[in-house]
Amino acid sequence: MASLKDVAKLAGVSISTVSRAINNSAPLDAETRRKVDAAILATKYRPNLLGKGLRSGSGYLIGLLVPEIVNNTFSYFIKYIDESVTARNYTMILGEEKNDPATEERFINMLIGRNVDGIIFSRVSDQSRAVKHMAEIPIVVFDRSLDGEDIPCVVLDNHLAGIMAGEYLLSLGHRQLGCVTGPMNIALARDRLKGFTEILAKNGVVLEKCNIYEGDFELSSGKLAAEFFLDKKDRPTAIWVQNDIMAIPMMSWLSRYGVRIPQDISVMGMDNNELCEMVVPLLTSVAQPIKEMCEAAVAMIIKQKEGTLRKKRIIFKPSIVVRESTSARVPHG
Amino acid sequence: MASLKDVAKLAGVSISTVSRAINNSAPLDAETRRKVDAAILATKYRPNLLGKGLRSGSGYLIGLLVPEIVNNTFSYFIKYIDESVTARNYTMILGEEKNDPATEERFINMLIGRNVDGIIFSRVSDQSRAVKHMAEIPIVVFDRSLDGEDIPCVVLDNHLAGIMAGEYLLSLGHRQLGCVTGPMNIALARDRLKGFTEILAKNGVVLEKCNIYEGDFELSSGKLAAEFFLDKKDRPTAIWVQNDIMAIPMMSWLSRYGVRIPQDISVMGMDNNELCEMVVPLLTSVAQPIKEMCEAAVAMIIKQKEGTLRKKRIIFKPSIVVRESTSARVPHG
DNA sequence: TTGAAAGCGCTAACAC
DNA sequence: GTGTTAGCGCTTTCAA
Repeated sequence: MASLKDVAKLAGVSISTVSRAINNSAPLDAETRRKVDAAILATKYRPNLLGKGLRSGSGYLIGLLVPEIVNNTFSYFIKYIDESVTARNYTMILGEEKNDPATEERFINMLIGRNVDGIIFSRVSDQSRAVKHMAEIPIVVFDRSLDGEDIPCVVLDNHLAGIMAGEYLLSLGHRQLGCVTGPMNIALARDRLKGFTEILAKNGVVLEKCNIYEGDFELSSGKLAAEFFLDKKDRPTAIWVQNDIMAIPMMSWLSRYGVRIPQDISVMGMDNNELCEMVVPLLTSVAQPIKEMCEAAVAMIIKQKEGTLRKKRIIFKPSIVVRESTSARVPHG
Repeated sequence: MASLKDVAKLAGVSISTVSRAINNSAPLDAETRRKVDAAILATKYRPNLLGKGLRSGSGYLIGLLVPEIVNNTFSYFIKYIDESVTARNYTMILGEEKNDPATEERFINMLIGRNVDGIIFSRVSDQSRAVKHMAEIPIVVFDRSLDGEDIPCVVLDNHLAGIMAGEYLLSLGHRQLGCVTGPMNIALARDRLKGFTEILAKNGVVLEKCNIYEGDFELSSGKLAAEFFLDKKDRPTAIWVQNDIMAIPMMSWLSRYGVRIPQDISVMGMDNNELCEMVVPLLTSVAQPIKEMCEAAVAMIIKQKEGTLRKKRIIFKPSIVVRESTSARVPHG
């Protein structure tokens, strides 16, 4: 590997001149620049990021912690955050939380040891203590708000998502509603349910406790939720499932037992997962602007590093994508 | 951040003594060790991986290049390779190929600039030229074999996968068979088809050209494949789909148009994706030992670094997981 | 406009 | 068993 030294020797200048040429950090004689450029090409010079990072105190690194790697939603976080990080000439380092504080701590220590420039904590669990005492480096909490904390975060307005889902199902004439939620110890699941319940109440509709099933945002919850509703004599005519990953197997399982969707039960999901277009019937879903949210999170890290961060909390709005799994309520006859 | 210097000062010893204590690289007086340990705790010392990497020439880094991040199969590669890399005290850096040679090259240059210890190229496209001239650092080609090249690789016996799928469907009495393949410019898709075709031929069954649909391993191919078969008057009684991600929407789409699975058509997938357990009917699939394959790939990188690599090509065997989407052929009548 | 030199944190060769 | 020192590749201050 060629180093600045090699380039400098070949170009007949000092290493500081080469450094300046590469970083445009000082005016340079045109002829000198030409010689340096030629030498860089000839030696196939590639900057050593370790030397650079050691000297500058910045490893040109941004860490991303996700609860799980194998999960369609988090895959999108990983993809878009990586794209945004790479576009800014930084490198993303991925870590999986696995609900294990020790794993999380090792990951953070490793990042700090690499002079990381900031860490994005996506959907961290409430127990994550790491987030709270890390004044040293810029952090952003992603897709999860920490009430009362003064930590920068990027979130969806999940309360509004619940309202929009409720409003839409009400507009179709449904009055007997059900909901499959995420884990109640996760704030975004509580917020979604709160918005959903409130808009129903405002319209004189009660969301019965017995029509709420608490899932875990994973595939297997969909099957269990279907069994939960199949066991009832008096089923809701429409169910909002707080993510598509649970909604899809729930639909399969309901139809396995003769429930027609949407004729018997309308099903609405959330996330606007690409699978929505691949199942029968096509799944109506609440969409999040994930790409924009990811870019905002990366931008917040950079701004903190530069000391130019103004808004500490960025809130995005959901939208609804109507497909085939929801329809107007058919009155019991 | 505390450095070796800080620890040394507090413990009243030299920095090399501290270094030796941390790395156990030389015998140490018990009393000295005690003092150093206490100082490490007191200063909250964390090793700086940039200093270490710069000095030692090893960044304690392993790169992983995947074609796509949002893809269930590759998510497993990412997860298991990360686990294996982390367990060995290295850090994984993830890159997305996107079928773009320039992106690939930037990724590789960045890794080299960080003194990477090796790169795992998973399922790289045939065009990837990067793989071919990288004698400088250890590499492993994962889930893809490069014929005639002398590059270390970890692969599934995809030819055998085709044979096993064919044997299984034949054993159920099917004689009119179909296949949905991956892109024919990807060797593993060709190998699977070759094995499938050969075992049928060996049993006196011809796989008709008109019953082969070339997909792209993505969700949307499943829908298109279903339409392809629906358009036929004389449909196969069993179809092997070369991955589950295509098989699942294909099943949905076939059933949408009244085709019963498995009564009318048996469907068999590949990858043993967790979705197999979440769809109706449960999907029969060819399974790959992905975790073991990932561990083998990481081990191969380390062995190359240590100069102890013996076997250059590790081949894993698939297995079959029978579920509900396949059944004995019902004779026409 | 350019060069010399210090130092980021670490390891290892050498000396004692 | 321990300390001194050089140097990995880079940026940046200071001088010229």
